[in-house]
Amino acid sequence: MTTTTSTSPWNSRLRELAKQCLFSEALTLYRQMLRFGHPPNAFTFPFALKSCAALSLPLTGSLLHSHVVKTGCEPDPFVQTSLVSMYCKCRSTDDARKVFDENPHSRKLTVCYNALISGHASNSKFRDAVSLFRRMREEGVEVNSVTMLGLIPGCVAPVHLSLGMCLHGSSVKCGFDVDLSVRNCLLTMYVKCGSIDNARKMFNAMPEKGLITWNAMISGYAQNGLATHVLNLYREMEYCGVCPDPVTLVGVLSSCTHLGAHGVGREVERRIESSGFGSNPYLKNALINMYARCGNLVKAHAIFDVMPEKSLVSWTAIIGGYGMHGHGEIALELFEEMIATGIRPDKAMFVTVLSACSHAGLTDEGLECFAAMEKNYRLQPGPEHYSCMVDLLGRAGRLKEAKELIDSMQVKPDGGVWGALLGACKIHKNVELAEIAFEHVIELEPTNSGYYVLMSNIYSDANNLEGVLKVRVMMKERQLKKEPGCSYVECKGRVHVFLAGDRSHCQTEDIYSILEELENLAREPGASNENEGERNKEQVIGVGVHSEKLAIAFGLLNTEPGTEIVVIKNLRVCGDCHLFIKSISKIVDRQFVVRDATRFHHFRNGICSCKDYW
DNA sequence: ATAGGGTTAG
Repeated sequence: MTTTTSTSPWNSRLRELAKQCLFSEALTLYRQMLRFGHPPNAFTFPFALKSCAALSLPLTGSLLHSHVVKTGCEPDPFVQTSLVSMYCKCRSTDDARKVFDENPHSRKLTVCYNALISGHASNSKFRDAVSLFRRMREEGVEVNSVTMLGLIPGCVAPVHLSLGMCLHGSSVKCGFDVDLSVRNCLLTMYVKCGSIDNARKMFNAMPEKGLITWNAMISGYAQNGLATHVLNLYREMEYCGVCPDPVTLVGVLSSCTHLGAHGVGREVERRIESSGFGSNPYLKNALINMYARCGNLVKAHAIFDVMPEKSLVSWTAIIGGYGMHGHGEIALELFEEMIATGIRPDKAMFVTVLSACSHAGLTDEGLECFAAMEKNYRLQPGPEHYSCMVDLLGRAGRLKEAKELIDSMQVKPDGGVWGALLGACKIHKNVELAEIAFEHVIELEPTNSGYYVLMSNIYSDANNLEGVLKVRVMMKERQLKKEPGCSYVECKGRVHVFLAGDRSHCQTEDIYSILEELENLAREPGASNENEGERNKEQVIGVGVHSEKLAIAFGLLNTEPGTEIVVIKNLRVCGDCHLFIKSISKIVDRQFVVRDATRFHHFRNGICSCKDYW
């Protein structure tokens, strides 16, 4: 390789740009270099190729490859490795493999093997990555911790767990696990393989934790729906004096969304502002979601409105927010608006839109969207879309059509699809069809106790005691227990989890006396139907929180979803929680939502005791 | 002078 003196300053400039991640500028500089007659050399290509890789430009990349060949730089190991890496990052592992195989030099290089292994692992070719790793060891090429860092992230599903554990073992044996990155990587592997306990063990065993360690654990809990664990760990992190970054806060916000923890969410928002992360698009989307799901649609929409770049995820978040609170028309309007701005919806968006239609009873609109999905966007509906459609038709009482839709499905219906039909049969009291749906659903999800309970309630509504008994016996035989339903109420930054039959909350006495007071209120004239017998007695069926106020809703225990329920009157209740009754509620999808205010949590049996979670 | 790696939203 000859170094042209005139090329040298160009190379330095190129290196500077690549170092600062100004990749398109780097490529512009490369083009200028050619135009001014400075031939690229072995010190030029790694930076130019890296820029192609970062921008994922496969065509420019192969053009550069031809320049590499033309200038005779191909044998250079640095250039070879850069080529392999570039092709991998541009998703063409085959081309990377070709470069690798055609150059016997690179086959002796650890770095080149590392690039190829990581490239295969990150392009869902884990098996190939593993066989390359084996070959590397057979050929006596030195394995190092970077090799592990490329290979381990290929374990992305529970089927990879045992292999991942082997990799953990060999990392320890070779001493690679002293590297913090390798430990972080292993921790993430356990999370992705669904082994959250092992992830936590790993976390606890780490004497030195970096920000990424905390983030990996927090996101891990968040992805597995363990929202209260996320909030606990976040507090612990703050206690340890570790400063959160946007990745941390995205995980925390997604858990606030799950819990309806509006107050913690607002605290996180203040933190975002004070840390200068205000323009991070991930955080903005997470905030929109959090506010929308917590019922603060005004705030969610305000954030959405001022976003300079609204991505598909942003639109899905705001549309989903309106949809889940029963504002189907607004959801559809926004959907139209999004289409008009030229954003193409994806499958997840259609799930959101279809469920918005079904929550709001927009049956025809839902049917239209479903048809448009395949016709206009060439998106094959999956079982998740069919469950929305079955729900939509079922709620509208069109059970026959719902059943026909299932029979016409190209993909195999899953438990959710039959479960939606079963739910619709409950609403419309169709025992015969319910039995068919039940048979299918328990074949697909034999351990989901919710469906047994639903079927038992259908029999019970039809006064079919034999049926009730039959289902109860089935549950007993299969040793199924109904997981206790819980509700959460957030107050002053703390989340309280409520379980039935448990009086461990430090304010249990106060809470009971307040509930009793509220129950009495519910029986006041105009608010209840005392004469209609025990089944129709109004009880507390929901509670929700917004700002400092607590909303409590009353309804009939046998109220069917879709019926309006009314919160009786404003009552100020003394006590630490500053209880209020607020607003009008509407039952949406078996959840009770206070309009314009809050996420609602239901109390199935009127009074629940309460467990202090924190 | 140059190459390979770990955490993020619906």
